[in-house]
Amino acid sequence: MDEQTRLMHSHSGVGMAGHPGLPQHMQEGTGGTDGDGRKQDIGDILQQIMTITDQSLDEAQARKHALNCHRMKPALFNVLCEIKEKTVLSIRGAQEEEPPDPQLMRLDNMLLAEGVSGPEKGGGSAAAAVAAAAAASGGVGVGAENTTEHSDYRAKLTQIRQIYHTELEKYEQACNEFTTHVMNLLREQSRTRPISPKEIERMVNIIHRKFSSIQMQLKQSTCEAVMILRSRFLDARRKRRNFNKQATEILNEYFYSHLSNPYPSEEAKEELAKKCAITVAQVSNWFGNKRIRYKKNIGKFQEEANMYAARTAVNAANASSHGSQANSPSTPNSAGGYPSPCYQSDRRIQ
DNA sequence: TATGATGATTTCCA
DNA sequence: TGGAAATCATCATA
Repeated sequence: MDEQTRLMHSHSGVGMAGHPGLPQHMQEGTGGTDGDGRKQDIGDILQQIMTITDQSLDEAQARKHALNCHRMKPALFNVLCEIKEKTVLSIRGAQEEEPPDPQLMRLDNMLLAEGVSGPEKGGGSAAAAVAAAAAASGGVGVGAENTTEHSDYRAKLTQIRQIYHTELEKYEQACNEFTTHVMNLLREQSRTRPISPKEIERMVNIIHRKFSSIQMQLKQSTCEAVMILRSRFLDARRKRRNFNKQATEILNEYFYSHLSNPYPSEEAKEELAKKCAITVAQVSNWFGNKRIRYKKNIGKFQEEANMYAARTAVNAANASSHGSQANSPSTPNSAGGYPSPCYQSDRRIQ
């Protein structure tokens, strides 16, 4: 007697009719000779499954093989798959319906806005902000420097972008490889235990979620890197550069030549800003700083004041002999000459 | 590396 | 709202 026949005819007596876990269609049509035969088959299989762990390895392997070849096996597997889907999987399935993670959405949005993820758009909003900051600060000789810094920023952002995409690709590749591996494994196993396609799908989803959480960490660290880069390049104080010598001379010249009233009008500020290649705001800052520092320590600035007074006197003499005018920007309040190099404000500074 | 110089920012006031 | 004053942060130099 071959193994299958022996299996089919041994262990009789374990019926499936009325089995609580068995679907109705499997319980119907069990009457009659054919039905009795089926009942006995299923009983045999279940009995063998129950006792398979008590047997030796070789015997168990032989029985496993016999079970695999059993004509009722596909039907029984289908039933078991159905039961699994109706119980365990349906419960888990209900739990797995999760809304999109808001943190992940934030990270995705930020990476998109910064131009790290999505189509390359030349550095994103931060790059634009850096460019704007560069344009706003633009001192003498600083313009080129800002351009360099801007390109530095873009280069570093591109570097971050490349690292991000490389890592992302690696994760996706690993995820796909692992998913394929698990799917093959499950398909292989589905020959020896009931595994439904839904179960495989669920397993794939679990793997994808695990890899998504790793991806989220990658996104988080990328965002942090971008934020650090951004703060480094956007912090104006960090970017502070001294004005060049020529610009400082022009500003000092104006300051000491209008020492009695060192408050340039808007027009004068604009002119000075133009001459020094800095912004009007920077001119205002400079005069604000200069006034307060001069006032605090007139003695210290005495020498500087005398020097500028002498220099401008020479310029004025040259100008008058050539019939031209002094080149310092004029203001409605301009004294037009050099007051004594001490602070004689007729306005707000006392 | 300490220190002074200096450009920028913030807060308050008239 | 512009300016004074205080403060911060970085630069430059000894």
